[in-house]
Amino acid sequence: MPETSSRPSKQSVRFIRAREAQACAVMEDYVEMIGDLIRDLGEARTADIAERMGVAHPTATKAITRLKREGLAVSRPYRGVFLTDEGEALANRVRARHRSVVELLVAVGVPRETAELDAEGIEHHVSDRSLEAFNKFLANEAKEGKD
Amino acid sequence: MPETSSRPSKQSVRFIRAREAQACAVMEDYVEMIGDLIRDLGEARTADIAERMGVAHPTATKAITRLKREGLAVSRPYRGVFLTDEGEALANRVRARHRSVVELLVAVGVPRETAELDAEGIEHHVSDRSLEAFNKFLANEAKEGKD
DNA sequence: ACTGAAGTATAGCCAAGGCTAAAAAAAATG
DNA sequence: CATTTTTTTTAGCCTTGGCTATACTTCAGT
Ligand SMILES: [Mn+2]
Ligand SMILES: [Mn+2]
Ligand SMILES: [Mn+2]
Ligand SMILES: [Mn+2]
Repeated sequence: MPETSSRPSKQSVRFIRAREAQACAVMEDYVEMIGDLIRDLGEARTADIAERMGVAHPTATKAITRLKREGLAVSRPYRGVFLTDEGEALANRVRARHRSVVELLVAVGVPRETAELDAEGIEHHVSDRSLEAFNKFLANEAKEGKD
Repeated sequence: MPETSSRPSKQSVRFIRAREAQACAVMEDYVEMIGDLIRDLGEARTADIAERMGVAHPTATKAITRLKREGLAVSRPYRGVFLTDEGEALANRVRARHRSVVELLVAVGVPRETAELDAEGIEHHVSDRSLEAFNKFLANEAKEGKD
């Protein structure tokens, strides 16, 4: 019997990849948000994180626990949350990608308001290769624009 | 005391919307897939659905149960799965959106291979307004291309 | 018609990510 | 400095969407 093809089908690879990306999405959003709060307010408090993420406080606390477990953040009881170097690096990458996604959407004709909304979910599925293409496209737009 | 602003912040709206979109993602993928299988093979069997989705059989069975609960599919024990009219309509909408997303990515310079992968996650966060913009952009491209 | 293989369903486990309600700590106020 | 208010944590619940192992049907080959 010739090894009845138990290799994953072409399609299944797509879905598996999308699920993996989704699994990182929450982490990415929290890290970016915590970075923003520290920049804007000097510190990231649980209540502010929860409010801006649109979740109840305990939900934010749980997410922060996961962040700490993953080595992206640190905090001591009843004190604010801070990013590790790794967390900071991730936050910066995620923030840059977020901006590129919004700009690309706008560049292809999506109203800015809508772009801001859709980008929040889209960003997590934009691979490095796609991001590279987005940035190239935007750079080109800018050049064309000023002639 | 002046009603201490318990309105959701501007940002939280984005995240809440993204979470809502994500909640539909699995349903959308299954419905599209079942439609494909019926078109390709004449029927959608649990094993094939699972294989193509890249999950274990019981996971597919559970998803199908949810689909039935939502009125998108029907099936009787040990028989294949079929889409309701509503499910069929959703499948068609989702399939069209999926294609537009892939084409847009390709149009802005993403390698086709990569576009196929990224689109699987991106599609679920593309609103009607964005989709409209994508299609307009693609139509324009096509026109420009043939001069 | 039997029987073994293939396909399907069920039971029961897990982690993530939501929630509310209650307890505990910190901060603000008189 | 005592008390009240705010903030944070903890406990405990739920659904989704993964999994494995086991039981049950259906189907095909002899
Ligand atoms: Mn996001
Ligand atoms: Mn973001
Ligand atoms: Mn998809
Ligand atoms: Mn799809």
